[in-house]
Amino acid sequence: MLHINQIRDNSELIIKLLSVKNFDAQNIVKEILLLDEKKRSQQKLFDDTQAELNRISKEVGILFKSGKQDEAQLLKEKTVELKNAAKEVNDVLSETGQALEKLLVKLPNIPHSSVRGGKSSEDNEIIYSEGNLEIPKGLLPHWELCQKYDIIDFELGTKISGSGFPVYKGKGARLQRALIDFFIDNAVEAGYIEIQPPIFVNSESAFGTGQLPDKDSQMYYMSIDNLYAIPTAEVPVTNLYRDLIFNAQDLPVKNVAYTPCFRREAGSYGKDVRGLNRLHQFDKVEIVQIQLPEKSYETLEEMRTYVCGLLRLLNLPFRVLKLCGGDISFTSALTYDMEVYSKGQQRWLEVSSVSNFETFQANRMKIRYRAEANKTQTLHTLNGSALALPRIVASLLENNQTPDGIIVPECLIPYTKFSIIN
RNA sequence: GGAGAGAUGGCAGAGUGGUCUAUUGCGGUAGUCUUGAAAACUAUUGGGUGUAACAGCCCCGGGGGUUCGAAUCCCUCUCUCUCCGCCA
Repeated sequence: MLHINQIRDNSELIIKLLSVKNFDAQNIVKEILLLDEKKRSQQKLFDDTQAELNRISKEVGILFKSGKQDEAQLLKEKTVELKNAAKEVNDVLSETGQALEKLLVKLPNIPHSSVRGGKSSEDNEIIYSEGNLEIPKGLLPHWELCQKYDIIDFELGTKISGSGFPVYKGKGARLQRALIDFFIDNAVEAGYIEIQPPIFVNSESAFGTGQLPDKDSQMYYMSIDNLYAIPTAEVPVTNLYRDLIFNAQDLPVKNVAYTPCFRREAGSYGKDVRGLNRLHQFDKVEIVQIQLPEKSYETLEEMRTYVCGLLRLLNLPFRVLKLCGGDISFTSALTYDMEVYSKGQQRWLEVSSVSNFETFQANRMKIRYRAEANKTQTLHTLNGSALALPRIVASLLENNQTPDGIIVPECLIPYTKFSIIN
């Protein structure tokens, strides 16, 4: 979330920038500023009352010690009124604080100044593309290929769990494992430290990265233990650094993690979600960085380049989109989406999303570093998929299909130990 | 799941109702000494809020209570450790 000081100092600018995200912040910012002022004056009043109480209590102690019981008794009576006053002010104060907090978490992150306006994904800017888009005749969509070669069974998954929980079999299962290994190995080579985090998290963690409040309906929730199934490894991995104060020389933090991801995807349906296109459970390798504010955009570009490199190795036609204000997420300041072209369906599939959250998550999580003069300063968090498996698998199957079977890309053969699925 | 013990600053560890604005040690930082380093010595060293800067206020696992006054007493939750049970 945005820090109250940011809003206090730049309210007009924030309102203007949030309009790029099609968010009308006019009223909410006005209300926040009012509440902030109210809170601060109440805080001052409480502090002063408390200071007086502290002073008197100390005096009472001294009087008791020196045997002046009567004087102490007299002073004690004086505090009753003050105490009641303090309690009253404190109640009001915490009410104001809660109201303020409630509004603060409603404000989306400010988009980077280069982010253009726009209503929806239609308005995203294609900033790069490469690869062969020629479509041979008679290509099958991946769900038919999965059935043909018996590598992913959607109906069996429905029997066990429900729709959106596929069962991978034989070479299909092996391909999953190969991709995960391939992605992790590449990331480790690029300097990312591998992490295996928990896949269920508590509500503090879900709040830290911005899934809570409001987006709880997108997560699977186990009420008996009050835990959420993670929608992405971003949640546990970024939260590893919650409440930490770094030294500048220990930055950036670079982590990579493979986890299964769970998304309820409430409300989605139709042909767009067919096959592997959208699942309740899927595998993803995620890269996370924590970086100094002045270097975070450099890092974002580095991460984007890294992800493009993976797609190039897999020999998939892809393009890079810079998201417009209307499509960028609540928590992000700048996001690039990578899409691969899946020839059997003849459509682009999003396989990675790389974002800079600036201080938005770090404010919530209190991820800081010690800057000049020992002052603590909030860091920037970034993450990206590198990569999400199902749609990569979909396009690999569709794009590499031949009459003889599906050709495995060169770079994966050491991992799959086979070169064709037939 | 049962029984017991515990949670204090980066770490170790005192403090069980009144200058605690939390003893001490280690570690960190700066300085003295040294060609340099080590050692020794000296000083300094938590987070937040607030202020022009001070001051003030809050934080001894979280929340609540008792009291003029709580790290200290009470309630509650969470977590950790020990023993027993169960177990991949």
